[in-house]
Amino acid sequence: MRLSQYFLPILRDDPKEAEIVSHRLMLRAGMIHQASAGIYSWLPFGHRVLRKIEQIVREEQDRAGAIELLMPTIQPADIWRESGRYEDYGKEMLRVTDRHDREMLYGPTNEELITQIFRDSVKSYRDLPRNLYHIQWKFRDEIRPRFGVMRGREFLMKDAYSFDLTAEDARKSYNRMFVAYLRTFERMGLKSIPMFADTGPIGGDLSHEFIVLAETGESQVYCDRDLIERSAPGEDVDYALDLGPIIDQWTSKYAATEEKHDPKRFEAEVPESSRVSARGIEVGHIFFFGTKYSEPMNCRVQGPDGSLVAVQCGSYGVGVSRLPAAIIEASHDEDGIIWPEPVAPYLAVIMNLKTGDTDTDAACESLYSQLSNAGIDVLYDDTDERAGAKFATMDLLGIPWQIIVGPRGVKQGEVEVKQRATGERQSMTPQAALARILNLN
RNA sequence: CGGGGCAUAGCGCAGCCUGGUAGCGCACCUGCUUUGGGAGCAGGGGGUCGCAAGUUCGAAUCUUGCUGCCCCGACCA
Repeated sequence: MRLSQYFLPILRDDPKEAEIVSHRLMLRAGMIHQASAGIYSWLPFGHRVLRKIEQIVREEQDRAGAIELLMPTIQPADIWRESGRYEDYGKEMLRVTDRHDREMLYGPTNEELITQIFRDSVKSYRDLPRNLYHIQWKFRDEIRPRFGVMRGREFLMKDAYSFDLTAEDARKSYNRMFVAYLRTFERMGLKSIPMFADTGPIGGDLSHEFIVLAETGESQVYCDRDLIERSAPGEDVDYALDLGPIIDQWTSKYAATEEKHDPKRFEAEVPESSRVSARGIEVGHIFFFGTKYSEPMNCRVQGPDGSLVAVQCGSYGVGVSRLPAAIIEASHDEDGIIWPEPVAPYLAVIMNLKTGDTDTDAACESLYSQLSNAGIDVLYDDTDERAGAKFATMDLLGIPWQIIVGPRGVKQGEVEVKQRATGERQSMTPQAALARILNLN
């Protein structure tokens, strides 16, 4: 993409409404635009990040055996009456009526809808287990939306729903999502820690929140330092095997959010030097809730013995539209964003320090076409801004690799490659710069 | 929903107290000079002063009502 043809409304000053760093940087970098309180448009630069995150989530869900579908944003009220949640959900649920005065709602979550789909389609235990997920916009009319996309009213969420014959099997489904989440967040360059969590209004008796530590996090969390150093299971993890031992590794050490925190246990189980008390951002939440919806909604299958049994269910959420903000909170400096490569909107940017200079233009064009042809997401800053302004802008945008091309270097057959994260710069030939970027993958 | 605050050009703000028909910086457009860490000079475009009613010869400014947004709290991916 040529910057001169792109749509990237950068703000030089901090908008006054943005309190936390991710919100500020997302607005300044032209990633989002507010439509209303807690409701945002995703501008091209932000949209690319959202798509990359979505894709990582999708790949890891698929790897863990979940199957993608897509449910609507607008749901009929009657299935929520079946589950008993229509009244329970309160004002957080956005209720609407259609032209025939039928009661509808903008879905805050999809347990009812997926349960309806499942019960209408599956009658035999032989079709279990299944895990169905979608990535869809949700709406919760939060009392107070804040922090930009971190606590929006409309938000993009991946939610998966597992269906099993028995609670023991459901535990296995739960474990698969547990491992998938560890991998998902690690792939985005985040350190996430599963914490024993409150099940909240969704209910159930087994639940973990996946927390990313960040100073501006909304939750107070407590954990053993050991957990922070851990890395997720590799790509070769076999979801067909018993994942119990992996789960045990992660759950044997103390980790709890404020609601579930037990100071006495914390002090008893964790040596003082390993006690971490910090702020965290909830990026994922997994639940097992058994027959909470299958029972009232009559979602039953025939078991091997011919009897009808309510299916055992769990649900598994990832806050997709919150993740760009969480990543920025965890990865930025005073100059701007520092994107981890896997989620970066562009892997590299070519900075033409003197457009109009024949040799510089030619060097840039050559690099640009070679990188583009190689399938690299590359931005070409071909604007006629001054060098200083370009440096500041690119540091703000946080693209991992900057290829700096100026007339002085070009005369000596050199360009400069700067890594945004470290600030390290190296002069090299354009061919070497090209190789450097191509060899990243 | 309780408490606090804000609303004037794309962004950040002044003007309001003491009413006289709107201004600054950045951004944007034109020209010249500049050109490796947010350039300089000159010229220029852009605003129903959130909305509505009221007071007044006259309202961004005073009064009342409404709306939107932000911050603190309870709620949440």
